[in-house]
Amino acid sequence: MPASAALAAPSASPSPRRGGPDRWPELVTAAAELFAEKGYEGTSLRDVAERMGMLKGSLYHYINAKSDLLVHVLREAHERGVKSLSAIAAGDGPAIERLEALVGAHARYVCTETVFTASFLEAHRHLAPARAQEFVAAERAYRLAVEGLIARGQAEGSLRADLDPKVAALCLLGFLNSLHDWVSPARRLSVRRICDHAIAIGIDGLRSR
Amino acid sequence: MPASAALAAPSASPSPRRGGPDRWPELVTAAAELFAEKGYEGTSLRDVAERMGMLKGSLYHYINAKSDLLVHVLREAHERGVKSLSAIAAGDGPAIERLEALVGAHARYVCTETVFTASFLEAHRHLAPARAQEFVAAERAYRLAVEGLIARGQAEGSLRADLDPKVAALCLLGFLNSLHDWVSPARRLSVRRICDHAIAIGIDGLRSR
DNA sequence: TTTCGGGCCAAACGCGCGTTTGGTCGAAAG
DNA sequence: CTTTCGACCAAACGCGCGTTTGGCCCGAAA
Repeated sequence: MPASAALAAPSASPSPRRGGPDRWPELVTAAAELFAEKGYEGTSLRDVAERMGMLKGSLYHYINAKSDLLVHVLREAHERGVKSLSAIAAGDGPAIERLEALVGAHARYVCTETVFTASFLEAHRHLAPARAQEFVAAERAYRLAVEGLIARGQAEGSLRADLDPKVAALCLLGFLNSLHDWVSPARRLSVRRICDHAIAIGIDGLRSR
Repeated sequence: MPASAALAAPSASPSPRRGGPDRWPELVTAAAELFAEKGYEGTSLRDVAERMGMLKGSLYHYINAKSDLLVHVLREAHERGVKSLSAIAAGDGPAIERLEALVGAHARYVCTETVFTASFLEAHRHLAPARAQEFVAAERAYRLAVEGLIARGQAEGSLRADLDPKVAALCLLGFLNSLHDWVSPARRLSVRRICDHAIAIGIDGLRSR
């Protein structure tokens, strides 16, 4: 993946030949946290550098531009979440059971990895189309998987057939992602309980009667 | 409302004594459109002025600060939508019927008034807490109304009783607002059909069996 | 012991932002 | 006809941003 390698950490991650600090993972985490707190545009490189205990100019030994941080945060988010979710969607067994597992896992991810989820929503706006393409494609593939799962559930008779699979998938994923807007402040609710509600509302609305 | 009057247009709206242009409504609309397109921080006053056919400094005859534009856009959004929605929630009749009407109206609003809906989501981040309070309170009141409607539906036996009304209300409203993220680009779908899906997924997941 | 280079500092750069100031012009008011 | 005043122009302000440059320091390599 040449395009990806060009974006990697200039020397830390690919060649940690010496036992140096290699604070690259720390950088991505710090950026993710700040992006989640204050948004991408609301976060200055001075903020990031301050959290790392260095000056903003020093960050350019790890990145070539601020947007590199966003790209790597999104990669991390994708690595942690979307991959395992896609695996569930691509599994076998009755479609409705896979869909139920998928909704639960997706809800759990959004409620748990709140920091990395946050960047996904506003990412497309702040990334040049060429750099966003990578994530748009992944998101689209995931959506198509859910769409196929819904269509299969309809064919199996477990899901109501009067809904358009595409629209239903968009509704379902939009709903699951919207959990992020209110779960983190209201931490009194257990993640388990939120997932139960998500499955109830998300799945039972699709189920045939 | 003294605090509100202090934020009103300095002289155009409250005292159009002469038959001047009075481009205040045009300004709010232009700001709303740009905020929806590029976000609040992504929109510069130069952008707004350009759409009005004037220079950015001239805007200060209508506003005292950029954030005034956001406040007035949010007021307009509230005026157009939340008021009528709250009226539906406060009506009479079976709770489930009111809830169904509410979901349909909310979905229709989000799909139709896309420009004004957009600012609501990112507003709290860019507004000082004191200025956001007005909208946070309105949003909270609306949420509580939905919450009460769900609780009443449970008491009437039309809605399943194993869900927490508060969590269910948060899920439902989050879902409805999330429609905004994808309805505008995919304009091929009729608003009517999207509302049908929203009601199906949003309501039928709550309905008792 | 010298060399080398990664990791960071210190200082500056240009730019666009929100905001301010003072002035111009034309139409309504007297 | 003169005055008044709102609507807008023209130009500048300070600031913080992302980014660049040059150099220092110190541990590992030779």
